[in-house]
Amino acid sequence: MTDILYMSKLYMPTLKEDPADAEIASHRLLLRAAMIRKTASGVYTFLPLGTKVLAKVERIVREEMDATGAQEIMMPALQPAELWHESGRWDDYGPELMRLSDRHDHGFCLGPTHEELITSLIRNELRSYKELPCSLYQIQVKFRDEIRPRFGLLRSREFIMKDAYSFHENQESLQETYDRMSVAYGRICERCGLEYRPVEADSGQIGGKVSTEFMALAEAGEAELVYCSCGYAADVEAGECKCTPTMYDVPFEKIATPGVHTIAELAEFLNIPESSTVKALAGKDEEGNIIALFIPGDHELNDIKADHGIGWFMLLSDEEMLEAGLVKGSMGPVGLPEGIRVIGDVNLKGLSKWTVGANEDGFHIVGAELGKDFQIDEWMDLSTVKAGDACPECGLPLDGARGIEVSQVFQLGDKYSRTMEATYLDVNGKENYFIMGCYGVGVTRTLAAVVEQHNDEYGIIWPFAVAPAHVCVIPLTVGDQDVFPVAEQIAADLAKLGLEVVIDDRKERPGVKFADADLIGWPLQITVGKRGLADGTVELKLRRTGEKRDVALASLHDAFETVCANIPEDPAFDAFDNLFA
RNA sequence: CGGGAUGUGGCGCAGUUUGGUAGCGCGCUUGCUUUGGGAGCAAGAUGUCGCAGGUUCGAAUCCUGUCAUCCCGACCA
Repeated sequence: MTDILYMSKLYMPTLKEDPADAEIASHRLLLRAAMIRKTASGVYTFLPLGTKVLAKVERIVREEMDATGAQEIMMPALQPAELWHESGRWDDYGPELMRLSDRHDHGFCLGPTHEELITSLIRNELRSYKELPCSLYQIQVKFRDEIRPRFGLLRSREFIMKDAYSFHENQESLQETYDRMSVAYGRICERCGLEYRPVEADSGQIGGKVSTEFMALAEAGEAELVYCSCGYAADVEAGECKCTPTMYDVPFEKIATPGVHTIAELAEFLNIPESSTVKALAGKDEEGNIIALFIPGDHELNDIKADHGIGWFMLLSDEEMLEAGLVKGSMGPVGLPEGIRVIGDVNLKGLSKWTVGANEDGFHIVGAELGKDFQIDEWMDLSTVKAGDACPECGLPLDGARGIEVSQVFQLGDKYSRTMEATYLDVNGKENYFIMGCYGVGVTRTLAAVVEQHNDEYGIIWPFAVAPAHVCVIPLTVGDQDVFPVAEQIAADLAKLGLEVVIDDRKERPGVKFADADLIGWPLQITVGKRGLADGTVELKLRRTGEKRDVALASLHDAFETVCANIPEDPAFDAFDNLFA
């Protein structure tokens, strides 16, 4: 039996009005429902109710991690700079890394992630192939000095993350663990009641090649994804772009286009779709060599792809373009200055006539023939995929959506084991670098994503599995000797059945209690009032649907006994549904 | 970092244009009445108006600086 929570003793200062600086639903409602409070920009305190939810999410994460065979550990948030120098990330990570010094002027950082620590931990003591594979995880606070913290818990500077790391002899073993982790991550989303999609992802600053993100679908999400009915889905940062530019089939001609500098203006000027134009971009590689990129006019450059494809890539500033003899707004492949590396988007390979800039302000060229009027040195996938492009798997048009990246799995390979000299002895007694994987769940972000997906005009609608408590019993008149003891009895009875029960014993008016109950979002409310008791009933209200039902006091125990017996192992939502069937 | 905006009791805001020493709603405290969807009456408490300078007889209000917070953008051709 769990303890009954008395609301009169609970620190839960709910807010009647929307906080001025909260925009999106999760941020607004978590503040109003007394789950969190802001301490500084991107830094939050969890109040008792929020802490309860956090503990539930953590428990789900922990159970799923343990089920994969990973073992829980706890590493420090404070990390010595020397490990980050070893991996090279002290310089590579940039200003997002929270750096500090101790009194002896030794460098430290507050960990944004823990690859360096875990690698240094195991490199001398995980020595034999016989001990592999090995997976370790922790649930811990992370620090990232975000360029712009926003949206409450969705992008904060201090947050809770579950991070796991696995060590393997070979790719096959890594793949096996990676797959198992992916399954666990899907289950974590499901158990938290999240509608989500696993998507192909870029591995960003963590490194490695193969990566999958788990996106909670939400309009407030900062990530864009494309997906297909065949099951394919990708983050637009990583997704392959397959589109078919439409050819503007006219003879070669240089035409005056006064005042035309953007693709939109060019398309309008010629009265052709943007997909019939070719966009030109000027950049440079690490040595400063000038590169011209050409992509379909209706697409955007994907700088991550350019970076990967070229090795290192940066767009030129206006001054650099001038210096290189390039004309901003009128760049094209015909008559480019000598010595420029010319790369075309693969989707343009089949386009025989291009509509492009003429490398002269106020002029464009139509009908420029590929291979005749100009040459392209190399072809690369450079464009950012968007809705309507062809699915790389099945060819059907892709749909677009926005999402919150709640978790991500990576195959790191030997990136860290190599730079940090972490090796084991294989069956032949030969030293090898570990093959590594790493796996992160944004715990606080998951919590926010749940609220983002489950709320209405009255407040939060917690899924059963992560609710701060399952049932709220609301005695309408606390002082009344007929009403309150009945409510307490019901609460005790339900608690005995294993439900988490909170009783609103505050000396508040009914309206206040109902409003707070809806705002906080307990899955089920049981209202106990004189009116109902007069004919022996109490009112049950399912928060998710708003459905209300009077139930005879006498049959309450049996009804809940049935419910509790039928609660599925991982109930996201439907635990109380059959009370209303 | 660029652009926009805001800092006034715990919360939400007005007052700033046109300087005269701070106000409203909610919340809080006490009492009485009320009690099935954010009660009524009465009496109270709480603010060096973000901070620091300056102008002025006098500054929440004008000027300068600074800090904090929020929104938009930060790979565009």
